[in-house]
Amino acid sequence: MNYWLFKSEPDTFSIDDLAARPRQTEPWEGVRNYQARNMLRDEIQKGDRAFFYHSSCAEPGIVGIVEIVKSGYPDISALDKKSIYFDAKSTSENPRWYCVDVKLIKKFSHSVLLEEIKKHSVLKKMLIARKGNRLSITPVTKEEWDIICHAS
DNA sequence: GCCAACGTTGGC
DNA sequence: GCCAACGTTGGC
Repeated sequence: MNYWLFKSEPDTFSIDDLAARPRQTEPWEGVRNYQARNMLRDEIQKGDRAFFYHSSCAEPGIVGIVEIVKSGYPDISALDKKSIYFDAKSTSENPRWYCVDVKLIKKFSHSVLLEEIKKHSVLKKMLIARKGNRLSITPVTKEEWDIICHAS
């Protein structure tokens, strides 16, 4: 089993939005970056777990845990002309973008803020702590995972 | 709202 | 295939 970190802007889709969904499950749509796409399509497996990270907000940080309940499949929002994620270059025969389904496992009672991550001797090496990092999906090591779960 | 960092595009 | 220009991300 592997560990990941999924970024989302809470104004677009927050952990509370996920909690309000039926079965607390939702497709993780709208990833439009090739590096992240490759991870969604090829690496992220059913049963893997991921941190839910809130970005571009007052207190950026890790707010909870999700489980991957369906591995990579074509992101149909790319085919929907009315979607903000529409991409004219993606077709059903040749899908360009992928998503996975995530299910809420736990919302932390205490978020682990980016501020704390940057101060921690081990966690500060995480990609999320690196200036200019824009990748919306990043791998997390078991060590990092355990430290963050313990701190939450 | 600013701006640094980065990915993507397109001319050559 | 290079690289400048441009658009977007995301912390502050």
